[in-house]
Amino acid sequence: MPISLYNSLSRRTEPFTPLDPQRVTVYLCGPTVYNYVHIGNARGPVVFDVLVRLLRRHYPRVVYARNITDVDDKINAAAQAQGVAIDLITGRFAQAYREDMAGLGIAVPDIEPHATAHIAPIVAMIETLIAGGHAYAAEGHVLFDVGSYPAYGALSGRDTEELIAGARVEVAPYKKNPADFVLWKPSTPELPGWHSPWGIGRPGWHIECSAMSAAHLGETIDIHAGGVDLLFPHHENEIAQSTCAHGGKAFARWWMHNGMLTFDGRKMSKSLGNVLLVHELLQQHPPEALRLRLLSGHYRQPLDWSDGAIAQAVSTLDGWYRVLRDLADVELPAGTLPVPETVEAALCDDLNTPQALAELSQLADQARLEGNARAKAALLGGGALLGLLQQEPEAWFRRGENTVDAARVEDLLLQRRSARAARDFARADAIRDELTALGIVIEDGAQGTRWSVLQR
RNA sequence: GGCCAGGUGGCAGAGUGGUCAUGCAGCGGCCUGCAAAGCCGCGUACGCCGGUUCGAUUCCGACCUUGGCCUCCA
Repeated sequence: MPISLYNSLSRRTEPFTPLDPQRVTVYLCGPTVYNYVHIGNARGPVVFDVLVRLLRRHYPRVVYARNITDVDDKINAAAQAQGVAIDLITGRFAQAYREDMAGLGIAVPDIEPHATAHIAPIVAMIETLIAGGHAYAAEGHVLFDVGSYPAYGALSGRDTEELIAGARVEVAPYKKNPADFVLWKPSTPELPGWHSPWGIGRPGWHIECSAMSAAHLGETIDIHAGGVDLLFPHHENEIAQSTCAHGGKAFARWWMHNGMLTFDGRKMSKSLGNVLLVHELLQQHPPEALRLRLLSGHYRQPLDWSDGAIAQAVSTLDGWYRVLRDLADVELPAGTLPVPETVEAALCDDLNTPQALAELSQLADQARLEGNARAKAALLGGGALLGLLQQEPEAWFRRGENTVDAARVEDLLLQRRSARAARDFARADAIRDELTALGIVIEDGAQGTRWSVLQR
């Protein structure tokens, strides 16, 4: 089944064809590690995790890189504010990031390059740009010369003159052109710095991604992904740097951008202060519900975050896991799980995850109705492609069980069973009320009574 | 001001020139000691105004409106 993906560069959905089907390359702009990430930051990683899962089904080898930016002025500021070493900050939050992403069911990328481990290729790339007349040194800085690259602005649909006219920032006096951006900047002794032909300094943000992408994936990659807020200037600058440093070779063949997560109707961002940290949400809600919510809208659309939306996701998962729990004794066929065509077709259509989830609901209905191994495997296989439904149903229903005295629950259920057998329904209902007070929900079924921990 | 996306039933959210999204919630019925779950059934949704068309939520134009980018940002 062919994959079609919307390409921000051409502004249309195109059949996806990798440069080398034996090695499909994907790069996602990762976090700057100076704090915990918020749930908006997790949308791209979740969405493109699904993309990579899909690609892996179609191609024997997919190399997926998601970087860690561990040199940045915000990191420096955080370290100074907290009075600790910079690498303490970056180490701590890079680890927190990995944990948060794992919590959301995101597979570990093949490569997780760190900017500070790529200073040599960054410097080399800057030297190449200077040699090619695309960059210049000025007052300890090295700047990219936007005027040297006529195609600048192709991705974001802007032209250089427009950028100058619309510039809202103060222009540094050493810039030839107001749109020129920093490749390298000087460091003072208390700031992180590396030796370079332009003195001790540190790289600018944009050049890191260009250099790391080239170092691990090659000069031309298949897909470069990130949030739409990075489209300009970050991705525009990456294109300029990489194209100019690689003799005009295309940098990324597909550019994919996920829409913003909104909260209170506005983009969730640290500068607006309306953020919800993944770290905390993972404590407050079933992680899988967070993932489901992030996949419940099309990745290019804005998605609003709210408690109600999370509650809906929890209810949906309740229904699906209920089906799987009822089929707990149905043996799966041997081998890998089949992926239902309907789910795959939805994802092949520019990663239409809402459609894929609708199909998953159909599969759940079928599994409930048919109750056989084939239907169960289809539901699980469809879920697997989306990174959902992979835990034991009992684990889903009894999450948070450590706060519950399971032995006491079982004891009460036994008492209730006796009461019901004696047709003492008043007593039985009293016991159920007692269980409800303990946060336990019960269901009488043909096979006996089940219990679940009440939804958080 | 420039560039770019949206406005779909109570909520979430796809999609399409002409019988159906889907989910959550709700309502009625069946089932159940009662619940829950399940099953059956139920909702005159597509911002506004024009245009094209036999027919538009879907195409075109204007308008209103929300948001994103133009500055660090996923």
